[in-house]
Amino acid sequence: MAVHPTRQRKAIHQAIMLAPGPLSPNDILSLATQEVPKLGIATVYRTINLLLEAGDIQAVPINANDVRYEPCDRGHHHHFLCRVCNTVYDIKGCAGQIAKMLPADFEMDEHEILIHGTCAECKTTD
Amino acid sequence: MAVHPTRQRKAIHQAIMLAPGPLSPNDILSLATQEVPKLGIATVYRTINLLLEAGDIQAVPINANDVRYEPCDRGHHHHFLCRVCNTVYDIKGCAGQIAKMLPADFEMDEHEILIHGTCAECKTTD
DNA sequence: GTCGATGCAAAAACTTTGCATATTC
DNA sequence: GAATATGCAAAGTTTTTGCATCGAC
Repeated sequence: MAVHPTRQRKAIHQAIMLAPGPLSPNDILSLATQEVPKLGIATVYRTINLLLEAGDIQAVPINANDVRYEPCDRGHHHHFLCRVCNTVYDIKGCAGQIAKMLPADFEMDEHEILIHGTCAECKTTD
Repeated sequence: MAVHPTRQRKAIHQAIMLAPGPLSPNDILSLATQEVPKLGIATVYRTINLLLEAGDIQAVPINANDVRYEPCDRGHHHHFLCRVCNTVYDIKGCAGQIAKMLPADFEMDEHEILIHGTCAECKTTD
């Protein structure tokens, strides 16, 4: 972690790093509060912004009013949003051929894929 | 347009339908205001929600605090966000093989691809 | 002891809602 | 004239900021 590590920041950083998929600011607050009970949401947002600037984490836009954050060091992967439990899972692998979709003279830096559906757990529980 | 068409709603609907790509609520207000000068942002949001419920338009999450809306009837396509001008373009075509990325027992309903990069216009203007 | 980080509360930004007026048929 | 839609302003949310206090070296 490039930013000066305090107790709060460590807890926030750790929550994001240990999560199986991207977390919302509130998810992060809930998790990090277990470690630092008096943690405030302002510190969560400030730390998110620091980690974004430092390039440690990135935003994953999921929906209107639903952004989640994940570490940048997980390698190339994509996301799956379960309609039922609203969890976002990381998905390994990648459909190739993305750059081929572009019109002439458009230059691709990166791409994100978000798959919507029902996760294994919710599929068996319904 | 399934919802009762008023002057305001027509202007909002038309702005979304005629746009080359998804628009933010503010984009929509700016465009529709040319037709209905006293249009308020509340009517824009109310109409967006009506059109969403009616299934005429859908949300396209682009970033933290950046959702845009587009017609549902444009067929399957994806999006390109230009880092420079911040415009979102529709991209025709689709990388196949998406469902193959899923873990066992995950069920896919749909998928979205967002490509980041530089559009043709911004590439030549820099 | 200095410097930066935190928590709280206030402010800003974005979205929704209430309500009196305006519009449409 | 009844019923619905609108604009404005107020209320909710979410995110950011100011500031006095706290904590780390």
